[in-house]
Amino acid sequence: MRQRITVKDLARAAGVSIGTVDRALNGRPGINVETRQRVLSAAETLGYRRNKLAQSLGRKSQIKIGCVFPSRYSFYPDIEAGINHAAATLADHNVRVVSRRTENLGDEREGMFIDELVEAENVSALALCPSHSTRLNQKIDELAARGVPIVTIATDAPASRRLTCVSTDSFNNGQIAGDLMCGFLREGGRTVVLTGSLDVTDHERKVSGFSSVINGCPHGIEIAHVYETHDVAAECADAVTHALQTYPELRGIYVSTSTGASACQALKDQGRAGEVYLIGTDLFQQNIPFVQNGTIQALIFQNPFEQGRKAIEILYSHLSSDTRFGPTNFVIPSIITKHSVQHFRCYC
Amino acid sequence: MRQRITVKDLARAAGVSIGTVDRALNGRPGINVETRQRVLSAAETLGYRRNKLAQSLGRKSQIKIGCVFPSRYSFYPDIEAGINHAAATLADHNVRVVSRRTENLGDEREGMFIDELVEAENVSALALCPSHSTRLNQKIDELAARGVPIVTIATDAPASRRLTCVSTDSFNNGQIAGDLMCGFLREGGRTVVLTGSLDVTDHERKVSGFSSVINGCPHGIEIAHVYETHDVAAECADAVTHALQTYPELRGIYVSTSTGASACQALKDQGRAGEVYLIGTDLFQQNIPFVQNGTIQALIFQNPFEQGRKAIEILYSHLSSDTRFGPTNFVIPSIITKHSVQHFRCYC
DNA sequence: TTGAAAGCGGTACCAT
DNA sequence: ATGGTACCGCTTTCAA
Repeated sequence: MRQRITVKDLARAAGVSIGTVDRALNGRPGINVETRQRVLSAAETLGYRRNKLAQSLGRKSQIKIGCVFPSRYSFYPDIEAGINHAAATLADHNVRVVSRRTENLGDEREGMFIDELVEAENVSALALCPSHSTRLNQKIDELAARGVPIVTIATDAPASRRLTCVSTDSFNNGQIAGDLMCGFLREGGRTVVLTGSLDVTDHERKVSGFSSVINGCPHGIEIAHVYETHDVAAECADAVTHALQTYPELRGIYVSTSTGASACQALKDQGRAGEVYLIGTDLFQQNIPFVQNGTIQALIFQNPFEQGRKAIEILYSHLSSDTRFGPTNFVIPSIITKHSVQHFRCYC
Repeated sequence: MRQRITVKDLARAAGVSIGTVDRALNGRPGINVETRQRVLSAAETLGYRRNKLAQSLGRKSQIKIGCVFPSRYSFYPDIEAGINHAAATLADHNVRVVSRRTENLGDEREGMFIDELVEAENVSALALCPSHSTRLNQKIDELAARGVPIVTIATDAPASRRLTCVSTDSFNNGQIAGDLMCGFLREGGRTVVLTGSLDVTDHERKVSGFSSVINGCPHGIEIAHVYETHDVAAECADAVTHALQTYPELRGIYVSTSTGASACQALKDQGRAGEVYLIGTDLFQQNIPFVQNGTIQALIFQNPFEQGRKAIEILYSHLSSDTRFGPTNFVIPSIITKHSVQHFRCYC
């Protein structure tokens, strides 16, 4: 029966008190360099591993993590669900998660909410879905300097000093869509792409990933056009309609941003549903029927729930000082088909 | 600052000691029915929620969970990795996982190992990959009667009194493969299926799921033949070769059991790699190259790691008495393509 | 049947 | 710079 090494064992081994062991182990001030070294090497040789449960239980002050994200737009409700799930798991660990919802990605209260969480709520870490890739940089950097770690979710502020970004790999998302389209169009054919705006990094990367695979595909598939639809339903529908009329022989459509029902409806209205391959992105209540009736051949699902969950997990593990992760923290996208869609319930 | 309700609060509210509260809360003997009721209703009204951390930390005796599974065959190493991962996570919770490896699915030491774990190692729960769907029923039922909960992984003993089975939904696996094949063969065409043995429930269900989708597919796809290859590499290769020669116009192959390199190699040897659609099952070091070079169009991955992880998680949550799960506990299969295969590292 | 108290492995504060 | 000790919330003796 393998016995656990505890701080007491270390104290005995190093000939000090457990208070001192604690100082050494956690880099707290007020300890002699040599003493610290002695404790640390004892920990090393004895193979000490901190018990996270005891750590959480013994902590007097509770850890507060703040979150700011949009309330409705796109898949944010699913991110929120993931955050809440993590929060429930961490409740026993004396952690509390406080959230602020903005109306949409452009909401200028974003900065205000951040300040509020830090100043009033006194959170010791933040998870954000930044509405702009650079606008928050200064604020993020300031907070990072003050020792408030920040994780971005889904959207990023890559040039800031945020701890890491949790998201899917956009380019890879496009590649996977390309894999499928390439498989579907063995006989070659024309395709079009619908995206939000090529100025948005995430959108551009997806299109690039898709293009790279399509261009490397041996069956002579062509991308006839890339439509920018600005995430507006009407523009999506128009793009689909336009594509079908301009390229009557069109065989495939890749929708690289949230696939709304409007594009599907347009395809159906033109009598081409189930004939033109439609590969979409992300899952919503609205497009589930279109997956089930075969209008949407496949969806690349970015697992927003998992993204939210992971962000909180990362922040907590960072705060309890056992960090491990790079500058980006990718969540694996899932491919959804007619008979797998039921596994991926979503809240939006 | 929301304060946590603890046993002390309950003790005060019910006018008893915390020892009594513990007896009431955990159904321990030696407590008056009325007292128990008083405590329980106090817990109810105050909204008491047990702190799992404190529970683990306070537990004197460590919980031991035993596992028996094959060592090599198929994806068992990945299941084992998942089990070990869960074990590492639960280490802080004063839980220890003890494993016994059989040589293969037919190993008669399986029963012996189970006895050994229960009698000698004194485990309080078991996770098994039963080698036969009924042969272990009696033993499982006996142990269940003795209060040793058992979870089956990947393979099942459905008629036994096992707590639950963690696996993917075989029929659904086949359906998903069917979705893809149906998408690939828009122009119709002939396909064949390779499976282990139709006598094995799991294999039969996958074939059925695939067939159901193919038959419901509007493009007139035909399943020309179902080969039983008994999970023997040579038989797989022979089946592929035979199929290509018998049905020269063959357009698709669905391999519903672990897709070995042999089938891919046969396809390549016949000069049809990358032309005939090959949809396989599960990921192995050996077939990764074939996914990357386009011989395998897609894999239905049963996430063995997750299955192992989940089984242990379920057993632990059952032992610490907050159970929640049905007779089967499905893990969602993943669809793997050329550009997503790198996300799914495997150990076998 | 019930109560009191000693842990579990840490953290945090107060002495020294 | 160090030691000592009272927690955290629950489990588990041991008395009563």
